[in-house]
Amino acid sequence: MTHPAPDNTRERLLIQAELLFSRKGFAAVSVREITSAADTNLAAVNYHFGNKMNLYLSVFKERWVPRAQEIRKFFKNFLSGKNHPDTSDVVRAIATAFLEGTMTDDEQRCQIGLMQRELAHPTEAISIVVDEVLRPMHHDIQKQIRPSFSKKADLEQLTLSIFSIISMILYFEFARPVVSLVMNQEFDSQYKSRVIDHIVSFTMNGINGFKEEKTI
Amino acid sequence: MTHPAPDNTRERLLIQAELLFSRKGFAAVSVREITSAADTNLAAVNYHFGNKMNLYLSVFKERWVPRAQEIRKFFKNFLSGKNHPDTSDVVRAIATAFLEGTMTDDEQRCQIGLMQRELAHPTEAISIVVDEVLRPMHHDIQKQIRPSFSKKADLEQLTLSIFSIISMILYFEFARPVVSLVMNQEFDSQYKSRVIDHIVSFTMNGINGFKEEKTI
DNA sequence: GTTTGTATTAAACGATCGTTTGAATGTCAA
DNA sequence: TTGACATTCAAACGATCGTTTAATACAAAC
Repeated sequence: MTHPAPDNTRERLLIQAELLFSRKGFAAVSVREITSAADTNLAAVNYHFGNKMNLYLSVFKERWVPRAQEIRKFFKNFLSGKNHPDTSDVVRAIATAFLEGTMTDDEQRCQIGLMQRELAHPTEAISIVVDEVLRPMHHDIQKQIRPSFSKKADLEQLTLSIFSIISMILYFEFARPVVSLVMNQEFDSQYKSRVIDHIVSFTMNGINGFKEEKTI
Repeated sequence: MTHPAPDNTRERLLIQAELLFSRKGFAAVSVREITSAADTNLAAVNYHFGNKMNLYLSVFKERWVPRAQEIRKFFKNFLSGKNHPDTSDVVRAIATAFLEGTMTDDEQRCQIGLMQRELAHPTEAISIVVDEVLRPMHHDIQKQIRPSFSKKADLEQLTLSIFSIISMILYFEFARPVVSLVMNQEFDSQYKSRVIDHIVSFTMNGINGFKEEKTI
């Protein structure tokens, strides 16, 4: 067989690299740190991925995107039960998919951390983030939420509203240590579900407010 | 005179360091990069600030905090005209102070970029950010906006609402390149004021929604 | 003019960075 | 057993990192 068997080392490298990159960012993580965490040799990164940046991109291609697709799937399944989901259903679906989906807490932090860092300081991976996830999800959400909006002129308002929802989700996850610090409350699962409730209520009111403004 | 004259090199270092740190983060910027941008010698950082981290902290102490205080001042002045500002006034004051205050566009990006990076990856500077700005501003906002809330039980909801406002402001500024990319629209001043309008409307509806929920 | 102290400079320090090398493994097919 | 190939490993590469040093330039004080 010319093709290699499913490679254990390669997988361990991806896992540890993802974790470290999401916590510290690309520049702050060394190859030695990754290979040490993956319990393998220094040269393993260059053997399996060519170089450090390619490892970073592979993390997005082989781990980040698949999980993002699970988030999308969760979002769709969440709404599949209802044939006419209202705005609050959609928003709750988004928030829950991101913050309480099928992922563990560490996986969520990892996923959102990597996304946030790419939004803040784009590398080549930004095209993956935007093309494979942001645009499609934006389209999904738009499609689901649009009935709550009346006029065509509201399209920009709709887009901005979606960004607002995303921003809250990312912020509560990303700035978690500081949010806990300011609110003097630890970020446990119970608190997380309260955050989700808040985002849903806050957003729903916001969007319904727009609707009332236009129709009344 | 024993005290040195107002030091030009020191000031140039602070300015360039602030700019580079806000764009790339602490780890991704080298001392040589800073001293080169400040048009001075490599050893200048260690002479004037001791080491790289101390330069980073000095950026927060000597440039970030003073500008944050100007933002706070702007926020207060914005509301000083009205003796009974309503919710939308307060929210507009926050958004305007952050996004259209007395600072230039570059200064805003700088200021918010540094803050975002500290929220995401706290260093020693996080105590400065929280103690000198986040807590006091949070208190200011709470004081101004509280009349819109009725029961004591809503205090957490109020706090979460403030976080939501901050999150939107930070997101639209921080993820500016991606927002432009997804919305296919450049982030000019006209667009920025539309974003402010959106945040104000969105937030006001959200908070008023809470009020209606509780009182009706 | 000499002294004193600050500021700047070129050069080098050891450490760590990403990457490369070549030999030593292990694993199958022939 | 042999050969071919994939994988791992220790070691080293040149480059760059933050930091230090010693020499120099410069100004004001005496």
